[in-house]
Amino acid sequence: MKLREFAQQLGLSPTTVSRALSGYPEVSEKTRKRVAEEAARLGYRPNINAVRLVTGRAGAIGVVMGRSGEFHFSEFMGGLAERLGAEDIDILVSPMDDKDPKGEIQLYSRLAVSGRVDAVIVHSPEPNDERIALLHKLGMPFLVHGRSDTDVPHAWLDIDNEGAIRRATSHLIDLGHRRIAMINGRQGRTFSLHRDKGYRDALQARGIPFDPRLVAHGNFTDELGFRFARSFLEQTPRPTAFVAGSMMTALGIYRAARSMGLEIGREVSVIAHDDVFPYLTADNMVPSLSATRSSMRAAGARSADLVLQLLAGRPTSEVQELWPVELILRESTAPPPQSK
Amino acid sequence: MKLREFAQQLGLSPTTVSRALSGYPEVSEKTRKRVAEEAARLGYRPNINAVRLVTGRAGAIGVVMGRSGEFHFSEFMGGLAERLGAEDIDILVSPMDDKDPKGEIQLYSRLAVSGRVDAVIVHSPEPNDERIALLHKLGMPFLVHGRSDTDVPHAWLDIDNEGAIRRATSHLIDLGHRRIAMINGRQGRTFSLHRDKGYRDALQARGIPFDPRLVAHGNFTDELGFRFARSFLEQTPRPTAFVAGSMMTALGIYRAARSMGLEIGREVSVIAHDDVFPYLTADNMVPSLSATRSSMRAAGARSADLVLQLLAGRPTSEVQELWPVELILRESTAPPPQSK
DNA sequence: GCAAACGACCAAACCGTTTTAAATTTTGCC
DNA sequence: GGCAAAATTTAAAACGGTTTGGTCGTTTGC
Repeated sequence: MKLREFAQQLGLSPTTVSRALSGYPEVSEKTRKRVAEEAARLGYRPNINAVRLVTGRAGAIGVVMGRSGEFHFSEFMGGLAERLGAEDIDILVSPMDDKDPKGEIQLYSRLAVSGRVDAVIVHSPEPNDERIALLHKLGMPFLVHGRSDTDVPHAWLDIDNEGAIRRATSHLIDLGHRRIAMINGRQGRTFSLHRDKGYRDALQARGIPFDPRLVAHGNFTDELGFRFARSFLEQTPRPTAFVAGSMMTALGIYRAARSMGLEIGREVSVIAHDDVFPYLTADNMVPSLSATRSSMRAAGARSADLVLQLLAGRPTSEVQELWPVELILRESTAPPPQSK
Repeated sequence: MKLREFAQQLGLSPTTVSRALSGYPEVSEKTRKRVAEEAARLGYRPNINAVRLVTGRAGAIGVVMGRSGEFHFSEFMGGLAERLGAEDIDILVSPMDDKDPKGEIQLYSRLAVSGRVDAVIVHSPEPNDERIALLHKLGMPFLVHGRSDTDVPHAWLDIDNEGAIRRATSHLIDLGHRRIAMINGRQGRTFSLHRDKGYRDALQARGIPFDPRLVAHGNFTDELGFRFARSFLEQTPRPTAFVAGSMMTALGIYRAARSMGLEIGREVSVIAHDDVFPYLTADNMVPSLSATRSSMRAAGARSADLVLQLLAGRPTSEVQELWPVELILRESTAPPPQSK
């Protein structure tokens, strides 16, 4: 049913009906109520594409999905969707070819120009991120999940990676560990740099020299966790503790330790960062995994809020949120063997 | 830039330009080329919302995302996006509240009526699925990822769950196992039923009685894998082998066995279904995990193809694809201890 | 040599809303 | 009761494309 027919049935003009439904003030309360009731009864809904054309709003926000193993992606999306569903705003997912860095910029560019979305969410930024510069230049509203060091102003939501890893590392030091290995995320990403800094600062604060041979970077996969942990554990003296970037990495470390006959929580301590997944929980691992924890789903939901605020006109400089991270100690951390 | 201005600059009518860009035949090859070149040079792109309004096509397909731990979701989406990105078709994600079954139908209904999408993908159907009936009734094109037993005609892409589990179970029987436990997916889903059937048929074919105490259903989480495996292993006589529905379930089973001092691949055999994730690979588990394997990402990509075919007018009854499943034997399966 | 068919292009109608500007009705006040 | 101001309602103009139904030469068929 079109607006025209619907209005005719009500004996009103399309204008009034449109206004009544959109909540404009210049329509009497009585008519508004009647219009709303009849709309529900007759099932009238404005054609979304006509609305989009005339208002210039897309009613959607864009998310770019990387190709390589993004298991936290669906949690973030879940949170986003949860909050956005109530607002009648769509989520539009675009794929990104990780292999072609040029393609990424083009993709964002297309997304911004095409008018399909009102705003974009940028993930895993780098300190000087090209995407951020581009979106700013194009005037497309965007929220960064993470942060960037660039001069370009940007709204962001990030967790305190530096503080989380500093505390995790400090805790291991407190327990008596001196050789602490770190398996971090992809090199170059801001969050990896922040974690590196937290790690180094914790060491430095206690006068423990930084050993580059104990640090590795890469995607969050069980395989890399295993390989890196394995190669670290083959060093002499071997590390007595690990700080790991993700749950998958932790799985790999557990395997590596086990494969070398080392008992986690006694001969090797592990702390990982847990984004909180319904399907893989730190508490259930054996031994249960000490972790810095921050819900990816909650971040997604909050990101939706922030994007909405951005679109409502709140200035970019005000939309910046840093979340503290919990440190939850479980069985995988203990004093190193020699100091027991 | 609008079509009008752009056409004027070229000295052509909007009609001709529109046709040239859309590839209609009634425009000379020479002009078409000129139009294409100038469009690229001047950066003209038709306003997508105007196109949507006038054509009535949304240029998007919808995917409904469940709330509970869908770690395969992002892989499927990745495949989908990969293929759809080239077609300039958007993917629209809607959240679903798992707790409210009524809400789900409403959601699909809204999606279909709202005109935001040209087609929908339905996941994890049930034998008599309400969503399928609804979409059929509303005349909204849709593809089911999985299958349904309903009379309602529907296009689908599914993997041969029954065959996969039959072969997995048969293989365990061949190795000498007699008490084989099965940790399946959520009760009521078609794929769970198919897997149950494969399991039972394999047992029956070899005259092994079916024992309901060896079968469990639930979400694919490590926690349920652990709990079920644990309770099965506490039975006497205990099962000597497991068939598991997912990688996460397998992780739980590994943990359970280990926690009881049982060695996987010697005292307990395990075969799981692997949807192929970049971040967690069966080959890298210790011991490496025997698995029935089928790529979720490939299924996503193919689903995109099929939806496109559906939209191009290919009849529903022709769009039905059943994929065979590989069985890959690794270290986690071996003859049971007593028969060694 | 002439009508019919064809190729290349165009003017105008239309898609279904929102919004501007103007018209109409109500209300408030003396 | 009359008049200006306020409160409602409306007609018509966008929004930016696609598509229908021509027009105007040029070929083609016989």
